[in-house]
Amino acid sequence: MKLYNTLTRKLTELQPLDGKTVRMYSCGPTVYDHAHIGNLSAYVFADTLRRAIQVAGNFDVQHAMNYTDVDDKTIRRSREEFPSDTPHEALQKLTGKYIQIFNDDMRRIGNDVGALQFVRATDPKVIWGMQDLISRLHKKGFAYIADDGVYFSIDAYRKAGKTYGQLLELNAQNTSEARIQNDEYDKESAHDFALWKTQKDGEPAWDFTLDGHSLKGRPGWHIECSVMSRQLLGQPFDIHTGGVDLIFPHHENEIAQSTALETDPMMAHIFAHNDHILVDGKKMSKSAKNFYTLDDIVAKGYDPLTFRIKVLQSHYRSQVNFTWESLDAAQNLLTGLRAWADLKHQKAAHQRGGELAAAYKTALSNMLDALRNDLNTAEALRWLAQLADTEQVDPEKIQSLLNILDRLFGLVLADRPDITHEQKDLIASREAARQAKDWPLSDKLRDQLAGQGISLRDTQNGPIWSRLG
RNA sequence: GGCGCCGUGGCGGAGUGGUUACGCAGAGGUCUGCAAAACCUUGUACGCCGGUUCAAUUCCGGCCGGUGCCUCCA
Repeated sequence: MKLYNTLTRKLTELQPLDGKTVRMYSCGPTVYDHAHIGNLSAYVFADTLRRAIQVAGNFDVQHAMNYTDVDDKTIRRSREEFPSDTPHEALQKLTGKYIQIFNDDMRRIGNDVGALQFVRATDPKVIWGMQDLISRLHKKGFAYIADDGVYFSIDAYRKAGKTYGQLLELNAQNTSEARIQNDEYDKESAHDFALWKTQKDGEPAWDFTLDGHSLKGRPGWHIECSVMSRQLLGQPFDIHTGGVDLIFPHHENEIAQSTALETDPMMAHIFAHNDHILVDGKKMSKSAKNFYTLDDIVAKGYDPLTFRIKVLQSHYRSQVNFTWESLDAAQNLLTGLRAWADLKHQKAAHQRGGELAAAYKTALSNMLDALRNDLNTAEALRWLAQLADTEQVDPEKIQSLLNILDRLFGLVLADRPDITHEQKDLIASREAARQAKDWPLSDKLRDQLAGQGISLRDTQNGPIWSRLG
């Protein structure tokens, strides 16, 4: 299986570093608000990548994701929403609430939450791990204490013969004016970043003593992922995922922290980044009024899995243009796939013999090839759409095929229930009326079924039902 | 200013140096009690200008447009 590696800007063959299990870390949400569809698309990518590695790549996967549950935004919102609580309690309440909402969103868009190991940045073990790493970095001269916290010294890192700029080369020419002129912090160098921030008024804080200084405060953003990934997966691990916005500085800084004290310069073998969603061709922003959450999509009557299809219909490394019209297309495709899956319940649609079974085999093999090719989900979905564009299914083979498709795409096609006996009786009665050429009764029964969300079409083998919408 | 990515038919969106992507929507037809589905047919697609080539949407250069990163945003 090949995957584009931001580190090398090349397609890289995926081989588990330990020979059997692909260890994967996905930068998770900052849990201070509802995730927007851009956030969610990143998690559809991570989820689909894991599925592809397991099913198409045939490797075991250990997949970890963090919740960033302490930072400026979570703290600010927690004080707004829970002003009468202590800072720690308020933070707990806020982040607990949004973790719940996030997990619900994940499930609704078909991401397998159960396949993920989650960890919170404020987990005591993580806090301890961060303090330990900061202490060791400080001891070796990679960190220094300033007025408002502890900073990582990029200069020291470079002097140790290490490369800062593995993902994005930084130099005087491409450093923004704002950054150079930013002397708000007591930093030795413009690119140095905070490992630890000392407490400000009303902020939750953890005790921390470093080199005799009492530095009660909270962790910086980047150190969280360095410690969590290592605690859960070890180092180096195989794949680090995230949105393109995280390439710099977040992932660059993670690499620096994680490798400063190591002889191995590698934090993760492959960094895989998904590009952003555009809405009507524009960057999504609240001020442009093109900013959506999953609830907005559901409120317009779309199935959440429609969004998943929409994301999978394009390549993860290209900008997806989200439009309501394209979501309509995705919804219709989803309805079609479900109607196809429902054919397994209907004798009128069954076709035995090797023809369909062979087609299943070919289509599946094409899908797996597409996914092995840098996760070309658009290509894979094309084969799926073609496969499902039929009135017939092989009753012997369809279920196992649906099971595999669900493992691959998460579109929940495999366990769709049959219609009720009452509905089947209605269909039979209507067919009898139709045979008797009693068109008024026949149409009345058809309308009755339509009222229950069941539409019928008459074929040479008898009526076939499908669910509306 | 620096470093990138992208520009494909009504919409979305793959891909390729010379042959139909695909999905959705549209038009005409066959079929049908009606309907739906199915099937058949159909729409001068590759931002603009040059260059390389027997041949470019596909490679190269320029231009125009979109978009991203360059301090905490997926």
